[in-house]
Amino acid sequence: MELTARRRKILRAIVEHYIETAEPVGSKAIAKLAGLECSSATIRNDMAALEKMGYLEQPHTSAGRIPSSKGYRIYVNELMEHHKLSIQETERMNESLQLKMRELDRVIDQAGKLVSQFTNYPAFALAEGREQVTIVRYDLLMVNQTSFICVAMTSTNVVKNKLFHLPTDITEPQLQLLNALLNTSFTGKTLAQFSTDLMETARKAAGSSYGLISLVVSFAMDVLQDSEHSAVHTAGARHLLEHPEYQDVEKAHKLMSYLAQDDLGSLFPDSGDGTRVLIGPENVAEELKDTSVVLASYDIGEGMRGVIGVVGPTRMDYAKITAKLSYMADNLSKLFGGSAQLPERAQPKGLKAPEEHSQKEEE
Amino acid sequence: MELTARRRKILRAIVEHYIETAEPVGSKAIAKLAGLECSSATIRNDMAALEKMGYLEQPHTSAGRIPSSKGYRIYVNELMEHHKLSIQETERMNESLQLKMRELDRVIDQAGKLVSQFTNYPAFALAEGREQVTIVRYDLLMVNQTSFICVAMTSTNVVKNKLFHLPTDITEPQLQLLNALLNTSFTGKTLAQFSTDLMETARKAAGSSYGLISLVVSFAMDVLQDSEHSAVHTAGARHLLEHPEYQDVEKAHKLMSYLAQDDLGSLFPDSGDGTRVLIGPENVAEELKDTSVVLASYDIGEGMRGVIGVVGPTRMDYAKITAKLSYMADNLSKLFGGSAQLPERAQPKGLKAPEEHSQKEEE
DNA sequence: ACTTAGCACTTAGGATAGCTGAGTGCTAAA
DNA sequence: TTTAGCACTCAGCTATCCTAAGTGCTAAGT
Repeated sequence: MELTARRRKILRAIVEHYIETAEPVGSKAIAKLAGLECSSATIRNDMAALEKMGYLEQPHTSAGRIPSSKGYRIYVNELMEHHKLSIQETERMNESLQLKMRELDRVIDQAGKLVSQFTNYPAFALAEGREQVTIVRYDLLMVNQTSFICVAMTSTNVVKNKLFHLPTDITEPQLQLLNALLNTSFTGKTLAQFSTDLMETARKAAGSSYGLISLVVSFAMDVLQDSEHSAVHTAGARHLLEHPEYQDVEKAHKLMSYLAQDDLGSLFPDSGDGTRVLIGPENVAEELKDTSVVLASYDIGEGMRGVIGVVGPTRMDYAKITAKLSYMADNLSKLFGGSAQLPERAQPKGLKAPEEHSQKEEE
Repeated sequence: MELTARRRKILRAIVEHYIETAEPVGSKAIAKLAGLECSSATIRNDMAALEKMGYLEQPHTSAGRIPSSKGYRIYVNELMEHHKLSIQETERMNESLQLKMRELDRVIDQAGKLVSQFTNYPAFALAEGREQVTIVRYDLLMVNQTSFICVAMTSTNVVKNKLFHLPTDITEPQLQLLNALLNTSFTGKTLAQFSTDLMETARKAAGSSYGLISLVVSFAMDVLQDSEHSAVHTAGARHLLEHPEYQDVEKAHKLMSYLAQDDLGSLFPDSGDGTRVLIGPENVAEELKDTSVVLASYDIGEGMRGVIGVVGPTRMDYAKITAKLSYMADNLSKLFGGSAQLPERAQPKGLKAPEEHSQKEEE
């Protein structure tokens, strides 16, 4: 049975009406809508056909129809008109992205919060491809005889540091030797490339400073591990309660608990550029079988990609959400500027900086 | 009307029974309880008296009694028996605190999450007294002609850094001059002490490097600001839904939204050492008038204190919660070890470190 | 062959009434 | 002062009815 133009129109109208009202849609309501010049009886026939084809469902005999996940799918793929964001919306989003930002993790966390805030759905944010990160530079700074700071800069231009306290004294020359050794042997290696072999080589070169070097290397590995550990940041789970499908506390609680786990990162397939929609049973996780997920990804640079997304009932305003997410993702891409450097507000506040030095800065 | 021993016993029994079951407690249920050798009629009389005194309330004529906030108060102050944590509980908590920890903010965040996890209530964590933090040391590291890293160490031994990119070239001597200037003029100052006067002095001393210095100073101020900005970390709001008093979605959502704001820090009075309980209307915030808050604070060192706490219905297991919180706070105190240094797992994982250097380390 | 009007049929969910049982307050006796 | 007994109250459960929205089908119209 082919999908006539009218039936497509009807299906679209039903989906949009249902998205708005959350109530099963009857034939009369559709008939009254502009653009459709036929009676409710005609609509009824078409609705019956659409149901037979699997695009609609009927909660019970005497109720209207609601879209099935197949119905939502065709809506998203073919029927949906792309939403244009209003100027206010884009302005609000732009403003929020002007925030003072520092570490990669904080940016990602913040991105999740903003997405949730702008969509009124629970949101999550994560970064992928972190296994490629290496350390490109070490600096050791002497603090006093028994302590020093190690500063390590990663290939993503993130700089991390750590203060070390030692039980024995160290000297400046010792530290310099160590520094040189680190920079020659332990740069440009991914976490996977740190091996016992590497340590053997280092042991020979370092001699008596071996203990020291293993401390620092262990820190370096922590930095990489930290960077690799792609935690998922979730935010705004409470927004679930705003939607009628989660008036059931039990249901809401289940989903919230699921979202609170932190190993959901693997669940969402990489969406390339642009947005992706996973409707109900298209989700692999059992817990998400009757929810939808909308994803967008953006370029962080240095082989890494960020992913932002929202979770909600299948009855979701896909048009609006995809528009918002993709706008957000675009801006995040711009924010990262292709060079893996995190932009930051340049002007010092409180004291004024001379013009000629106001500049992009990173941490 | 004085509070006889029996009435105290009855009150305590009612509170504990209600805490457990969340249902109004009747005279018969109490009479059956061990330790009370009298009939339900006697209990009824006493209950009526306790109600008149304001310790109990009656939801409606033919129901049992529930404790009023005054009732909870006297329970917490005088009647409650202090809960002893089981070995499993303390072990679980100890284990969780062994986590690899880095920055102060992360520790605090993590503390909040753990508290929520162990109590099954929404929890929050924050740090107080951050206005006293100063920068004790600067190091500038040249990366190339147009960029350098600034490393700043605070009085709380937190080390922060930032990568600067400049539009013009700089030289090593320039950087060293700058470095010296920073360390003489801009150390030991709280954020409030950074002033335009200070900048004037610096301008004279720095000469042509003034632009540069203002960039770095602005970073230093950001660090202090960041440190001062005592964000409240909240976690586990979803746990509200587990309690019968929040089966009402509207109510749960309201409270969750309130907890999601980030300016609740000021709401909770400093509790000195030990724990503090705020019952229902004792809370200043309108939104918390029918919830209780349990707080514990711990020493971070350097004039800072951390606060952890949970929020929940007034019907809360105060004995258990205060026990858990105070145990947690004690351990956090120990963790910070009085010297404002964040301990961290000493053993590198993957590569073994020699014994003689395994040591406390901080960032 | 498609569309439409009419009509009988279905059913969720709201309103109403009645019932039950837990719990109370009061009285009077121990 | 305590206790037994008893009449009274009332939330909340159950059963029943009713309504309104929506359907599917049939038959007539285009």
